[in-house]
Amino acid sequence: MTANESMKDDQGERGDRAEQPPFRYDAAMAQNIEERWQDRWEKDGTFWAANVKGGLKDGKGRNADGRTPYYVIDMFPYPSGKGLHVGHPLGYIATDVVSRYHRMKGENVLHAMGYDAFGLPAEQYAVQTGQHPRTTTEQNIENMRWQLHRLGLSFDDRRSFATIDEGYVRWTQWIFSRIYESWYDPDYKRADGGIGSARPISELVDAFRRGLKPIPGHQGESWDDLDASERSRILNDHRLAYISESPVNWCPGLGTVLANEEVTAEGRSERGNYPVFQRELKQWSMRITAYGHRLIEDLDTLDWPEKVKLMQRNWIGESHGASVHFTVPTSDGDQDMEVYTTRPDTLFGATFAVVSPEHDLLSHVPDRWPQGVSQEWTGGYEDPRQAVRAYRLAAESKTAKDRVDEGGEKTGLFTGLYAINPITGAELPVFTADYVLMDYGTGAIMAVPGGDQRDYDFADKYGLPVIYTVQPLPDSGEDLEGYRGHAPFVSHDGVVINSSVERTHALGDALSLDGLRVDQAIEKVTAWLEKAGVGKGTVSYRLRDWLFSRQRYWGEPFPVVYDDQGLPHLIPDDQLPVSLPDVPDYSPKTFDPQDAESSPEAPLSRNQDWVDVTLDLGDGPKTYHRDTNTMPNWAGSCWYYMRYIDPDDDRHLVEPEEFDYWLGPDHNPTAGESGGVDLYVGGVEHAVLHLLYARFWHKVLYDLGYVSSKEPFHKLFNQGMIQAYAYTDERGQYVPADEVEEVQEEGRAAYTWHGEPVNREFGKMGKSLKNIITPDDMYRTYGADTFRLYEMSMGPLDESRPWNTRNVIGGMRFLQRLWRNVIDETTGQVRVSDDPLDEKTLKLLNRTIHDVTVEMEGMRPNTAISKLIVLNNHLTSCERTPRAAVEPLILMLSPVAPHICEELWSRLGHRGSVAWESWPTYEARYLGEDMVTAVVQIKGKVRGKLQVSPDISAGDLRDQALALPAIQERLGGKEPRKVIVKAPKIVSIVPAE
RNA sequence: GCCCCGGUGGCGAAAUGGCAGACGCACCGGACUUAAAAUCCGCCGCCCUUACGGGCAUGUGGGUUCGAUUCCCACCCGGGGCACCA
Repeated sequence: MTANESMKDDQGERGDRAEQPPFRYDAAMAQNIEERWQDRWEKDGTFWAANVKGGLKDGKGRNADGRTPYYVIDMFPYPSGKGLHVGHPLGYIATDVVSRYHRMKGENVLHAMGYDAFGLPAEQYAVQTGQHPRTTTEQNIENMRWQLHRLGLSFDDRRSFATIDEGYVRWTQWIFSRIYESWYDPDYKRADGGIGSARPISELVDAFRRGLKPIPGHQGESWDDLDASERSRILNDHRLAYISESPVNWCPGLGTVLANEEVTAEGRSERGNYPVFQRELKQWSMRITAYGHRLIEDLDTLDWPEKVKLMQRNWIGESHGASVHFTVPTSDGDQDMEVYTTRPDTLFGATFAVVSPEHDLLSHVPDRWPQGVSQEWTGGYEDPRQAVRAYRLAAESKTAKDRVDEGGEKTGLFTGLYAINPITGAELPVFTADYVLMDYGTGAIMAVPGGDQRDYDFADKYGLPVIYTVQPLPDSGEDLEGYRGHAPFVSHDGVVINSSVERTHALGDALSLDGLRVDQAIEKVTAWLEKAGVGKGTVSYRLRDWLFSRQRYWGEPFPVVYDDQGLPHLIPDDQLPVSLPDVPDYSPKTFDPQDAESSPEAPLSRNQDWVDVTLDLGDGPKTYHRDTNTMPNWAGSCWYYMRYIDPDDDRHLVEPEEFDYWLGPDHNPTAGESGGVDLYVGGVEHAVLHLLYARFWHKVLYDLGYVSSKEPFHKLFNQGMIQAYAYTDERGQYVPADEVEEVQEEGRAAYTWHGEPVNREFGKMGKSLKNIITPDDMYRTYGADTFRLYEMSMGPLDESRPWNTRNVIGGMRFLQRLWRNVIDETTGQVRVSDDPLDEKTLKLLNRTIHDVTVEMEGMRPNTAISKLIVLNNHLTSCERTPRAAVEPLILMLSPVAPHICEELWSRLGHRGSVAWESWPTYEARYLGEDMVTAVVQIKGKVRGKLQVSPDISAGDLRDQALALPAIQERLGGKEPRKVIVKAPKIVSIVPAE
């Protein structure tokens, strides 16, 4: 016997059909039934959902009126060239079961599937096969469409589309244009009561023009007197989609820049695992940080796994603190150095300051070292300018991984500058060190070695003083001596000490924090900073703005051109989409993965005829050149979920009335205040990528009034991963899993391949692991219904579990038994009885309907299926199967195994599709039992059982229990100390000592 | 290092304070068959016992409770997330 059950054996058995009854449900019959019903569903439009109006109003005789809308979709797939394995469809089957169940409950179910077709995998596959990405992508979509069709998924196929479709790209670019034309007004009062909103940039221009808002850097000047490039620059600083020249993640191995979310903790690309370097490059970004707070706050309105909410909260990383201004005297005059701290209460303990190697202050370093500075601080450089330049260069060439690899070992150099503490007036030496990051906070910190581990490490290495300004609480059993000399005191649970001055440097008043608890001290000092005008309470985010451009061919072009001054202009909406040009070579220009000095080259720049374009943007025809970047493939997935409402709508992104009907707040009883998709199923790997970006875009569209719901996805469900065994030989090479045999060795399982012992490991399914099993294998050997049934019955949907082909047969047998209960295997005739149900069957049927309904509501198809099997097993024992029981059974099974259920339903004489039948209902009066088993326990152990009426009184049950001979014997004639009765189930006796 | 999730028969699992192991796989036994397959019936956590019955058992140790797989504390193991974020 092989470990992964040999398919060959099975086929052999089935191939020998001479002895088999002619009307047995087997793989061949399953295929026949399945393909027949799939064609019929397609022809009849069985799964068409009904819009409120327009071209998709026709839901095959069932319009939207009076039916509750229910919107259920999967995270749509990349049509990669690799094809599917049995793990991929798990979520699709689950949403299909849910869709079919809700349809049977009478709801108007929108269930559709699209294809996320731009992006690296599609492009890489095209490069490998030497074909145009559009050719390979369209082939892959066709292939995937067929594989999904064969599963019998109940999609409304009129609503399918791919992100590469011209009609879709047009609206993706249109959304970009809206975001580009917006800014975030943090003070705007929204209609929903919240503060802060995206607003058209025209409103900002208007405010500048009318003097309602000071123009940054040009106070008191007139907007119209500024030159075009200055106006463009100022607006760029406000736009939600903007161009910036700042350190970005440059990945030479892939030849493109990447978003933070696409870079691993090791500082490598998530795709391809190449090194990533920080390079100063001119790129597009999206101002997602403006939404940091709302993205955290609105998580509370969502029905999502806590784990994913937590991952988003951590990723956004909202922290509350204060910004504090330090004055830094330089030869160019006094400079302002703003630092961010979550612990302004420790200002008295600051003994130095650190700025990141990219910080502006470094352009003001002096040309010689102060007297008596140690070699350690100067790094041996002649003067501070040299030191700073060298350090900055070194930091640039390091990957994030290199920084972390130094194991927390801090490096840094003195800048020759001193910063003045606004409270104490103390002069703090300013260092530059790469443990301070330019893009968090202000890129500068006050260092408090007495209260921060990193600052302590740095102080320790460079011989800087340590002042403790917080000590443990009196009742903590600790004191400061336990820390002094080897560790900082970092806890918030402490009392402030050593923090008093008679005259503060900035305000002159006395200030003392001594004796306050940390949280009180933070409050007091923050108020002082604000009054003195040297700081204020601030919120910081770990989240960075979203780097939005890529140097790739296979993505959406930006709808942007540049004029002869290099100023950006949007392509007018009526000229969208901007289509991809033909280029001589669409493969990315990649570099030596270690070559940090290389620079990106966009494939779109290779077609000069496309890049140079003559347009009339309102001031006559002029020559412009196009932006040659493309959008990341997250762009297409940011809004596809709303396009299923009408993918052919060429007048709207989404028609507002239809949006309200399908996705608006309160569109159905479970929608919740934030609205959105009723059930969204996909892998947890998108917790902070796709799901965060999509929420961000959705909120911008909400602010601008294009959609009525605050959130895109109300309920999120993460399906588990299907795992598999893989086998390696002595050299560590993978061997084909389906050729491995299981043998018993000293009573334990061992594995061999062609007689050689092999080692078993457990993990993913993958081609390189030689353990792939495809849906096609399953269709061939068992049929789609059995495959669906097995995937739904193998365990809870949200848990990962191993695939085991051997177990699939159980589902097949269940379907065969059901088939046999309805159809005579030798004659092919229906063999059900129309007699009324006997008492036992009636009760079991009602109990089953009740239980299965509860399990379906809770998305637990595994337990629902087990209860259906119990009912079917009971029907098998009946001489002739009663129609009144088997029909509801078929209806309840139909969401999981729709083809066989359609077939049986029609053979039982019904005309319409089982998909539109009503879900069975039970009668409460049949749920009760005549007699139930009551358990008698002594000290929690079962010592006797009683058959009693379910409505027996507690007293009667107690008396009967105590009268049992076995109980009498154990009690030894003594009165029990205590008797707990929970009629009619339990009597629990505590005996006397 | 910090945070989250999980650990139940030979295997996938069920039970979320009340008879641990529903349902399925595998194994074993029986019926049918010349025989096998298929099908149907039965057995199926471990230990002691011919049996009746008893003891042990949900990663380990403790606690709460009449009663704990379920709640609490500590630890072990496995999986995932984050990781110089001031």
